[in-house]
Amino acid sequence: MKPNHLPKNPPHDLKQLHEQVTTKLSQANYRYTDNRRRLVETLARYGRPVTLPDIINADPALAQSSIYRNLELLENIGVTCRIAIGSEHAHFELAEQLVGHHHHLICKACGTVQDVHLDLQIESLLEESLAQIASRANFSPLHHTLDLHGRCADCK
Amino acid sequence: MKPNHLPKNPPHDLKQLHEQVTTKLSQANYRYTDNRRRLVETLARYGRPVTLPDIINADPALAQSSIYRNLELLENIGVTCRIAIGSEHAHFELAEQLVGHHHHLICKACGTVQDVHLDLQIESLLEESLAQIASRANFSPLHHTLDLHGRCADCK
DNA sequence: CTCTATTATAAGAGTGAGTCTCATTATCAT
DNA sequence: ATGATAATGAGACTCACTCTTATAATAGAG
Repeated sequence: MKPNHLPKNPPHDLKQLHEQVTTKLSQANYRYTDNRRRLVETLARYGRPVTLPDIINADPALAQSSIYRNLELLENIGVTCRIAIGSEHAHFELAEQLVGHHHHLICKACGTVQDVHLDLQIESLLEESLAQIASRANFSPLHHTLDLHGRCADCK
Repeated sequence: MKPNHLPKNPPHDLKQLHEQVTTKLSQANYRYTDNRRRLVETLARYGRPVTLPDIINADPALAQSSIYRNLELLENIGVTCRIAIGSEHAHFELAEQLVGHHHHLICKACGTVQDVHLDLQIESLLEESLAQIASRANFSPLHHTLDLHGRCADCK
């Protein structure tokens, strides 16, 4: 899975992001509507996994049902990704295909999630080791998630 | 965090498990009731994270509300652990304090979760690297989770 | 052994994140 | 333009999980 290792887009690179999303949407015969543009842009601006209330908070004109529908659609074409934190709300962010492979710092107190990158050397050692484990268990690996739980700077 | 690295209890070691749980419960001034015994034993027998339906399936006499209540109580005293997979149901298993630190293979198709152990050497490299990342972000780490997503032997 | 205070249980009502429905609106192809 | 298709959004609905409350079990005092 090469795309996982692309560097993360800098946040100012919205134009390129929109181009990539446009391509993916049109390949799947979907339209890049204003709603979807704003949703993608909101996720890009946050630059970390956020909940539905976060999204509505950033762009109150978006309707809850539309956001959920579009997040699912965008997830299916590899633009968006839903992650299950312990929180009552699911978290959503741009897919690793677009922003690069990364991991999360999850604050047990406030629930905020922050993106971090692991040293490339350890990342590849890890992948090797996981591949071994998978083959031993006759398991076809697709991707891994590595989260660090604790307390963020603001909460300690 | 020494306890994370204790070896996993073999499944036949129910007696010792019950002793440990008894201690933890009495230290917190709780009783080790029949309900709680059976819940702990069910989790031990599965030996992997399971959902509430799984638990009821294994022991239909247990009441849903009691299971949830006891799982929360047991989690608070470090006997049990709730994990958020993408699934509609939460998963529960015995805490790492009791069964040792481990990771998960998560099947995207059937949702089954399987425990696996990472090579100790890589595990400690990983912890070092995570500690570095945490200190750089002024984050107080408590524990990490590492899951491999893919398709299990039965589903591919 | 009682008795009493405390803890645990379980049925079912309640909550709320997320999904589905459907009538309306926007967009594309011709 | 116009008909066909795709997208939207308000609100009804679902269902995992939590809360309430009346009952049952247990521990400890006397």
